[in-house]
Parts: sequence; structure tokens; C-alpha cells
Amino acid sequence: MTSVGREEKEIFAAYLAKNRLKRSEQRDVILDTFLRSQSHLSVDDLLHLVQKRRQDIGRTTVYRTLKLLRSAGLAQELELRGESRFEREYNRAHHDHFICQHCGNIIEFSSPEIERIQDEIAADLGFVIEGHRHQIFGQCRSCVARPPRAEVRRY
Amino acid sequence: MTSVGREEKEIFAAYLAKNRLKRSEQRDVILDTFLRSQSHLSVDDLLHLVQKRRQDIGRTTVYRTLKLLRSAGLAQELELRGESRFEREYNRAHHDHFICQHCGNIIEFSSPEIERIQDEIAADLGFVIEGHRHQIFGQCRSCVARPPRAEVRRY
DNA sequence: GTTCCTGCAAATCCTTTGCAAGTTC
DNA sequence: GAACTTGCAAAGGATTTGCAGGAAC
Repeated sequence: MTSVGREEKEIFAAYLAKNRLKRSEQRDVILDTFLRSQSHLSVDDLLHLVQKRRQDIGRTTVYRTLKLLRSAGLAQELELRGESRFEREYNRAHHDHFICQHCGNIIEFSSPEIERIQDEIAADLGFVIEGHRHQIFGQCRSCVARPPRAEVRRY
Repeated sequence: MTSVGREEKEIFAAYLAKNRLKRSEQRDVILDTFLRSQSHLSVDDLLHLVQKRRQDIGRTTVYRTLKLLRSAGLAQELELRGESRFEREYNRAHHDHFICQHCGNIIEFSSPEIERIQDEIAADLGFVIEGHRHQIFGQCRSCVARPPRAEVRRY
């Protein structure tokens, strides 16, 4: 286990200590796998990656560890249509997502302008923003270029 | 059953005819109830309202009819955290939602500016927009004013 | 009369929980 | 050794599906 996301591992260790929780091999493997993986993975994706390294790690533990990672500020949940996906959260600039409904590809974008307008609208309404979710669904460049396919992967 | 949403009822009738589906009392009652109700209702909300009028209408039929209403372009699904809510779609200007995490209140907003920026970003990426979802979570004006409560309704 | 609808119960899917055995501190 | 973690199996909650009887066309 080389040094991927050393900082995040330290944060997780600190989080566990602070809450009087315990280190475990399972948690190490799950965090390390999460940090090495592509973004936007589902619980199943993560489970399968984890099980390549330790077949005996169960789905339940992955769920529980993901919950800890969220509390520790290391993972963020993306709620796609129906499906739950996770991405790294620590030290990442805020961003939103384009989701291609044809190939499932997820593209990140961010717009300070949109954020600013959002803040203005909220202020007008006397609303205090605690979080938001902005997802755009459609067809990505490669799917537009590619001839239409019969089978569409739905999100 | 007076004339609420006459136009929508015609659209639904046309939709059924076009797809060789049948009219039924249940569908009539569900659509009429939906059209008379407040926005952003859950399946359960709708079920209960419907059952005030016809106790013998089952949850399954509500699910199935909502699906039809979506296909017919009359209802739109709002996917709140965990919970599914529905609102009228026909002839409504596009809008997005603020969701108060403290009282559950949902406030609609719209911003042509945001839409425009969104379109620009999409164009830059070669992305064709087919839909989007923009939800802002936080605390609404009355909840900000009110002293903080122990019990928080989570969304 | 054929085709579609309905409600019930059962099945599914995703996630959480209870528990006995194993680990960490 | 006390407290926490794990994996399994079971429970939960939301939604869908199979089916036999009933309604619409």
C-alpha cells in the first residue's frame, strides 16, 4: 500500500481517534481502494474493487465505512437518478455534474457565476444555503457524434 | 368533479387513446386529485388524498398512474434526498427548488441567467442538455428567524 | 369476447440492523 | 478484558411484478 492520499489517511485516522473508533484492515483497504479508484463509483463498484484485494470483505462493511468517510469529510455522495455514487471530497473544489444519459459518463463542471447568482437568489428569499445539488442530464460530445444507439443506458 | 385542469384531462385522455389504454374511474380520481393538490407531494400524500375519495384505490394503482402521468408529460418527479415527490408539469415554466432541511418546506425559484450560463457551459463541452435538476438545501426564512429546534427534519 | 386494469400478495432492490464471533486498544 | 468491528442473515422501506378477477372497449 503505497502513499496514495496520505493526507486523507491521516484525516481518517484522526477522525477515528477523535471518536474513539478503531482502525481495522478492512477500513484501510476500503479507504485505500476508494482513494485509488475513479470518481463517481457506486457501492457495488467499490465493493468489487475491494473484493479483488480481500475477498472476505463484506458489503455491509463497505456501507458502514462509506458512512464514516462521509462523516470525516472524505467522501461525498452523489445521488444520481436512483443510483448512489461516491466521490472524493477532501480538498476538492466545489463542482457539479453533467451526466450523459446515453453512455453513463459523468463530467464535472463548475461555475462561480452560477454560485454567485444562487447566493443572490437565496439572500433575496432569506434562505441560508447549506448545500446544493446541480445535475445536468443529456448527451455528451462523443454520444452526439456517434450514430444513435437502440439501447440507452438510463440514469 | 368540476373543471380543474380540463386541459390536462384532455391530454391524458388523448394519451390513453393514442396508446390503446383504457379510461378508468381510478385513473380519473387520481388525476383529478393530483391536479387539485398542493405541489411536491409524495406518493403517500397522494395515496391518502385519493383514498379520502375512494378508499378502495390501492397504492399500486397510484404508482402505475403516476408513471402514466409522467409519460404523458403531466407530472414531473422531484427526487429529494431519499424521497420521491411529484408536481404538475404541463404548462408550467421551468423552475428549480430550494428545500428547507428544517421544516421541509419547498420553495420554487427560477433564473434565466443560470439557465443561460448552463447552456453556455454545455455548448463548450459539446453536451446536449436533455434535462437538469438543481436543488438547493438549507434553512428557509422562517426557520432562520425561529429559535433552533432540537429535532431536524432531514432531506 | 378480447384486451386492459385493479388490488392483493409476493418479489425485488438497496440499505440498515441484530447478533455472535473476532479484533483492537 | 472492555469496547468496537465484522459478516451473516434478517429486517426495512420503497417500488415493481405476477396473477386471478373485474371493467372497458
